[in-house]
Amino acid sequence: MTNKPKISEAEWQVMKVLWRKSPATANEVVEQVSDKKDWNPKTVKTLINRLASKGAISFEKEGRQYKYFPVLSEDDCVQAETSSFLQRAGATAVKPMLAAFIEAQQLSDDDIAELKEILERKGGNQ
Amino acid sequence: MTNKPKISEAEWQVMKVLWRKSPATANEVVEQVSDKKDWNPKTVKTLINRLASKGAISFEKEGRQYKYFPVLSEDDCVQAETSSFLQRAGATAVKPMLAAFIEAQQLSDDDIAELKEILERKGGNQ
DNA sequence: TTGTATGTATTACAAATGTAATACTTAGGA
DNA sequence: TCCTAAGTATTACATTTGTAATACATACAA
Repeated sequence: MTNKPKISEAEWQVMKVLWRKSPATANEVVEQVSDKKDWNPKTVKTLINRLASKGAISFEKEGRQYKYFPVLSEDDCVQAETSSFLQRAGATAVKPMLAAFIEAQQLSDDDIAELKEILERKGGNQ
Repeated sequence: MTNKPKISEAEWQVMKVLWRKSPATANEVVEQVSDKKDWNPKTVKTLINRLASKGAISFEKEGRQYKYFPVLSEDDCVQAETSSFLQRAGATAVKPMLAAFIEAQQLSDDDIAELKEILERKGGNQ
């Protein structure tokens, strides 16, 4: 029902920070983001505001600071990206995509085991 | 070397048509796209032109028609999307993403076998 | 030879995005 | 009490994207 807003590439960085630790002040977010991206603090503030307008995050006033926290979960957003990708690329692309994923990431043995299990299950009921 | 241009969501539709069958005239592309999307022919022409400017596709004149064909391969583009996603979401999201992929798609037994093999190989040299 | 139908190329315009700068507000120090 | 530093809010502006409309070129029919 509540339509999921689309999170842009830059906005994802902010979401990632808040998923890791929230609530957080704007300055905390700015600081965390700066580990990864060389963005002006003002830029990060803009992203925070846009996310708030979109309803992807929210905040509580606390004195003159705001404490921000995510409204959308990481899984929500991953799901949204996934289905957006599937709509773009269609079924044909799934295998190369999975392969690319596996190549790009150094997946741990545990990860691999888990994925195999998922495939196993999926293979089973077919 | 040649920087891969970014293909937008709408442009993907055109690429998909050309990956399926090329070369193709603009009108053929328009027709194929119209199976999936209810877009004005002019819109599709615009997308074709943008893709050509970006260097994602190219064409050969043939009389007053142009025959379009892809320059970027489907794998190129899938790769690009994949790594763009990985940069957004980071490592944490890979598993839920893979799971979502597998759930969303009715993968065939062959597909699953192939994916397991990919995982197998990856597990082996680790 | 000339008009027209059919292609391509150029232009349009709003919304989203990247990337900030400037303006406004107010809690707390002087 | 009044100024100012530190927050937040508003405004800015170029690109990209979605979505077309309009203009231009030319092969062929008349």
